[in-house]
Amino acid sequence: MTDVLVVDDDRQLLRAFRINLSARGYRVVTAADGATALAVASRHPPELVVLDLGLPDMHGVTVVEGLRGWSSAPIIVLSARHTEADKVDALDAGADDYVTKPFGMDELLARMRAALRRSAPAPDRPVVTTDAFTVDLAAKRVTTPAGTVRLTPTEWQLLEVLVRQPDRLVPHRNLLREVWGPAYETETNYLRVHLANLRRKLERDPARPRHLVTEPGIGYRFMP
Amino acid sequence: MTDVLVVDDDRQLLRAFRINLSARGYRVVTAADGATALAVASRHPPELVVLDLGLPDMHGVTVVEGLRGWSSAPIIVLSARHTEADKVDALDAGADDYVTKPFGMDELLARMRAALRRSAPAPDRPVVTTDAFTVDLAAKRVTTPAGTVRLTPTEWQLLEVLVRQPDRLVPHRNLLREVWGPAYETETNYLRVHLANLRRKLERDPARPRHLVTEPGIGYRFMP
DNA sequence: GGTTCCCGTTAAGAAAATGTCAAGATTATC
DNA sequence: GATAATCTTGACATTTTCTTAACGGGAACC
Repeated sequence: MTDVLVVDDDRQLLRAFRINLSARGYRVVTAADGATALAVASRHPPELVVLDLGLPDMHGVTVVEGLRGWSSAPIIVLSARHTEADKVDALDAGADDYVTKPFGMDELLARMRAALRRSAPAPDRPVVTTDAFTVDLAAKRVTTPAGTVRLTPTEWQLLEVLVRQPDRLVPHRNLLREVWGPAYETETNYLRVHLANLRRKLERDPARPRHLVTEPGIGYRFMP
Repeated sequence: MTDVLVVDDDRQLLRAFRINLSARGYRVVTAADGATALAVASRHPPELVVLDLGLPDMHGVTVVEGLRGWSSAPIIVLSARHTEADKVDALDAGADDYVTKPFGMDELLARMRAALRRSAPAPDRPVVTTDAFTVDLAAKRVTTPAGTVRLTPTEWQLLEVLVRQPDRLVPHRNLLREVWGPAYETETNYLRVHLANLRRKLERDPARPRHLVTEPGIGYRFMP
C-alpha cells in the first residue's frame, strides 16, 4: 500500500482524490494548507505527494522546498497557472512533475505511476544497520542484540529524521520543526529528554553514545 | 557532460534542439525516425531521451518499449495529441514525462533537469577538499587523515565564512561581523584564539598553517 | 639596539549547553 | 470511565564551550 499525501485547499477536490485514490489501492492523507502539509508529512512520511500550488497560507514552492529538505518522495504539482516561469520554478525547487488545471484523473494517475516507478529503486534505504542496532524504517522496527525494542511515537519520529540523513549533523531547529512543528523550535528540552530515552534503548553504552552523537551547541548526528 | 538523444522527424525542430541543448552543456545526438533512434541509442547509450511520438516509421510508444527493454534513462515524450488515453499509454509504456506541443523550451529544459535529478544515482554534496582535510558544509563534517574532527559552533561559523570564499582575503571586521555580530568588530582577540583552535584541529603543522593563512594587519585567507 | 605593533599560545574562570531524574499533565487504550 | 503509556515540565549536576587576560616571539620602524 502506497502512502500518498494530497495537499489542496479545495475540499471538493480533496474528496474526489480520496475516493479515486483509495479505490486504486492508495492510502490517502490530505492537508488543506502548507503548514499542516509539512506537519503531516513529517509525522507520516508519504511515498508520493500531490501538491496544489495555490495554498492559502504559503506559496507552494515553499512547501516543495520544505519537503525536499528531508524527503525524496516524488512531488507532483498541480496548478492553474500555465506560464513557463511558474513551471520552471516549481520543477527546479524539487518537484517531479507539473500538471496544469483542469486535468484528467486518468492522466494524473498515469503520472503518479510514472513517478513512483522512477522512485521505486529507492534512493533511501529501508533498513539501516549499526553494530548496536538495526532500524527498518518501512516496517517501523528496531532490533538490538537483546531483541526487538519498543519505541514511542515521538522516539520514532526523532530516530527517522536522524537515520534518513546518515552522518549528517541535524540542527536542533530542524529536529524540533520536523517532529514537533515550527512552533516548538526553541524547546531543546524535548530533544534532551527523548534523545536520552532513545540512547537508553538503543546504545550499547548510553552514557557514551557512539551512534546518536551530540554536537554541542548545534544539534545531533546519526553515525552508522 | 550529459548525453541526450532527441528523436523527431521535424528537421527544423531538431536544429533548434541541437542549438539550445548544446548551449546549455548537453551533448546532443539526433534521430529522425524510430529505427535509427533505436540503433543510435544502442550504439551510443544516452542519459536522457526526448522523443516525439509522431514518427514516420513506427508508433512512438513502440520506441519507448524498445528503449525500456535495456535502458533506464529517463524518456520525455513530445506529442501534438492532447487526449488522456495517449498520455496514459505513453507513460505506462515507460515514459517519464509527457509534454504536449506547442511547448516552451524553458519548460522542457526544467523537465529535463527534474528527470535527470531523479535518475541521478547519488546526490553528491558539495565538498571542499585540501591535502590536509575535507569539509562537507551540508553535513557539517570535517575529516582529516586521522579521522573525523569535531568543531565547536564558533569554529564552524568561522570555517564556513572562510571556506565559502576560497582564496579570498577576508578582513578581520568581516569575520567578526559575520560570526559574532556588528558589535564585536574590534575583538580581534577572538579571531586569534579560535583560528588557533581551528589550525590545531585541521592543519598538518599548526605552527605553519598552509590553508588557514594569516594576512598580517588585514585578515585571514582560506587556500584549498 | 630598543620600541612598537601584531600575532600565536596558553590557562583559568565565566557562561552556556547538555544529561539525568522525577513528578505532574496529557493522551491513548481497553 | 479507569488504567496504562507517553509526553511535558522543572530542577540540578556535569560537561563543553566561550571569553578574558597575560605572556612571548617576530617583524617593522625609528
